[in-house]
Amino acid sequence: MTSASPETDEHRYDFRVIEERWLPVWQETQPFRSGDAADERPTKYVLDMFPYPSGDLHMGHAEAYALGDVIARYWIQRGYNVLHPIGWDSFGLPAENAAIQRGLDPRGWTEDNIAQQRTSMERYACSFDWDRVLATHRPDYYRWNQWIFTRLHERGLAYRKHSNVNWCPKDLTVLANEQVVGGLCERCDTPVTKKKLNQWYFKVTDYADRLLDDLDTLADTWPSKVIAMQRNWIGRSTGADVVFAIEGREEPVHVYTTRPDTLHGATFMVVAADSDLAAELAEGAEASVQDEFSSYVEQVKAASEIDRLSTERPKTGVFLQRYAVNPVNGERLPIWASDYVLADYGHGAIMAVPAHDQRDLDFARAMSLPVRLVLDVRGEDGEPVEDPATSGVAAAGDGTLINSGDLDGLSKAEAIAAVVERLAGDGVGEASTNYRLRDWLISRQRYWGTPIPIVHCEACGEVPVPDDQLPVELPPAEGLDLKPKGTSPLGAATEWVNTTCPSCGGAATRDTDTMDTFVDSSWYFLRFLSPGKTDGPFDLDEAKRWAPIDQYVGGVTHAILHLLYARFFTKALHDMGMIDFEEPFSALLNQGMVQMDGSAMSKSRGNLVRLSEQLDEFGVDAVRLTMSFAGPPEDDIDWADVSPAGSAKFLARAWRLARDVDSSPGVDPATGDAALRAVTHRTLHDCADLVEGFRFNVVVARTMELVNATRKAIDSGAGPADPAVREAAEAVAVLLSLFAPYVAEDMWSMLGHENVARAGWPAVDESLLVEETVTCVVQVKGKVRDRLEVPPGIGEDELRELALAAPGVVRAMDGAAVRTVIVRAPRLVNIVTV
RNA sequence: GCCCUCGUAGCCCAAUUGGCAGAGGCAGCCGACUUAAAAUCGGCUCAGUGCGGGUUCGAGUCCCGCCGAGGGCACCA
Repeated sequence: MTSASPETDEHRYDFRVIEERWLPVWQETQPFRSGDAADERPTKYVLDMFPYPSGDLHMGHAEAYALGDVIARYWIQRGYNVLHPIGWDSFGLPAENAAIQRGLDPRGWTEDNIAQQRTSMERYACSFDWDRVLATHRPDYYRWNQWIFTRLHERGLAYRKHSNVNWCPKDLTVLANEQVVGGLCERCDTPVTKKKLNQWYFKVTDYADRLLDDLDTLADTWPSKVIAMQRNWIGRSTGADVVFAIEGREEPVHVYTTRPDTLHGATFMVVAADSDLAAELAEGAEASVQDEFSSYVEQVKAASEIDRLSTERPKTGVFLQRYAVNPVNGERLPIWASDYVLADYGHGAIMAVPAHDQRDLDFARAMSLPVRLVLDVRGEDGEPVEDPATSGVAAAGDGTLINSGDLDGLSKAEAIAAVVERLAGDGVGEASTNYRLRDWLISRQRYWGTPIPIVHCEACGEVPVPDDQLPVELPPAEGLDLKPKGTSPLGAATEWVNTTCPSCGGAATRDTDTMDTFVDSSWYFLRFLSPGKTDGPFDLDEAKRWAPIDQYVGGVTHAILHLLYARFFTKALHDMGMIDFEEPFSALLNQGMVQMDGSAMSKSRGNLVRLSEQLDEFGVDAVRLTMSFAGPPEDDIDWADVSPAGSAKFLARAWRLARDVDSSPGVDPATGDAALRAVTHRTLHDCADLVEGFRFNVVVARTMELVNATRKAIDSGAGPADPAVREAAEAVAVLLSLFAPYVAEDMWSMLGHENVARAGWPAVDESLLVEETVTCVVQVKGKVRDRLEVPPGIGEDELRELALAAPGVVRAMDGAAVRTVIVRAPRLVNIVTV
């Protein structure tokens, strides 16, 4: 049946009209300012990961911000004082590349993009507090990067060292370990090589234990996947340091092993080919060996990271004609150099136990070195495993010690404890912990980043720029050649580079590297608390009031890099006494990605969906609703599988409810249609829990049900003047305010109110949630044979009697004897017959 | 190779966490309204939960083994 209202232009849903009606109002009233210090409502800090200002928004932004906004708007409706800021992560390579390729000024290019993106964001109508906008490329922001760098430097947490670093031969800049993905540059997919350079690091490894252990406190509120990835990345292992004397060398060599129980099975030692230790040991060898060694090292350095990572790769190495002495049995172990040992893990040297380690076994077999079993390892059949020397498979499992002197017969665990104790007693070893995590390499040889606030002085060395001389501003790009050439473009800014030493006043030069942009994003969430502050990075009282972040929303692509660094900064700032918490993000939601036809969208694939076109065709609300309705937020959305047109249709349907309501605001719904009221209140009640559990797709589905029920009441039930209909329509408007702000506002306005975003979550009347009767399913041997309408409070005994007497049951039992009756009042009875 | 997650109608997804397999949507079909179409409204069809075992009165849900998809890690001693 059709509604009686006329479908004139003014009475038809048109998203363009509605967007034009409300966007200017919101731009004028700025309804999401959150700075009022007198506001006594409880606080919630909801944060979306801030974007790189790419100019326009794309589908990925649209999903992330739609989902984050559901959470922010929900807490506003629940009566919280919600902080929901946005800004720009605006340093980085795209601006620099635009400058190089198109001769544009990175600063102007970036600011233009920000202006354009802001316009798109305002139309997208997220509940952002536009008074708190920040952009990391502006001196009033990066000044505090420099300030924090200086604090870290004072504490020894920022330092410079000469070492082999990951080098991208295309971008001609260094990369952090985290920016090397599968041996390729994360940014341009070029195979990464190594280069020896003097670079700045943050000492993340000092915090390795805390970064690992504190993950436990996030177990309930972070995706377990992210926690697993962080654990894995930190990679803590426990074992022992063992001291090996070296023949002809004063200093012994330490090795780290997780298997001290196999110490008697060590048959050689391997040092990392690219380590200083290898070079020094080689010096003592014959000339021919020295030649062989140096050409080997050349070869290793030339190999790309991707080659090195291949596990198929045969083991290579050079015998250095030197010997180590096994501290437990005095055996002479030949020392080899190889690239399968990493210079920067443990001590850059290992004891090789080929019988029980696959890598060592591969090497031993390649070099014809002895293999000695020291653990009796059994296979699944209970028989000893085949000799690794012939099978080529190391006996990696558990077992009982053999060939190990008086340790024979001990279990692996017992032997580990015994060996560690013995080594410690003899002063030749101790228990030890190691980490996969390395210090964070933060210096970059690029222009568009935060200058490192250090002055190099011949007399005084590295001198931090004093706080009162910060920021060290980037010199103008004009006149500088920004093309990557392996050293920072800032080096060419002669006037900028040449300065005076803050310490002695003599001639000195500025550090010309800039900081990794992950520095910028490691603390921006604190800057949002007081973005205009000029005498510190953030206001300590505001931090007490708002932080840590109650809900962080962003892509799983940042599961390791950004989150780990932000956690490190938070702990460091905590230790400086600036904040009283140690984890920045109390809860984390990772949204999935938006794909098209089964794969990630890209121009080259030709499957790019333009957000602007979707918005023009279906409207902001329909696109946002589609993002929420498509499925669980953490799942990827395939745009080919969803229907923004369907969303638009639903929104029109919801909108017409408000249009058709024919009663005045403020009427008491108590006299209205009871059945509809029950649906309304049940929906509101359930949706609160559903939103808090991030079940947005279900919330939308439940809202659709409420709309359907309300439509039915209007057309063929209580009628448009029934107060329960008004109540239901108002509930729909509030529910939709989380997903579709324009439609919600327009409905709210038609219903005679203002500002739906702050309408408040309607009070749920608990008495309406109680069902008068429930359907009880009666099963016989697990199969449904009858249904009973019973009061919800029915007793077990009564229900059992009713069930046994039900006609369908009697028929199904056919006179069989009852063995057991399972009663789960009031919903189910299961009768088990003999 | 190791670790994690996920397999429910043609499609996207629900299922009170061990209790009627279907809430919502897309697509499809039928009908009402219309001169007709669009829009709107009403209705309908469609799976026994990837496969095989097990536990249980009862399994989409728990356990074991396969198959398939996705993700993470991968010489870290």
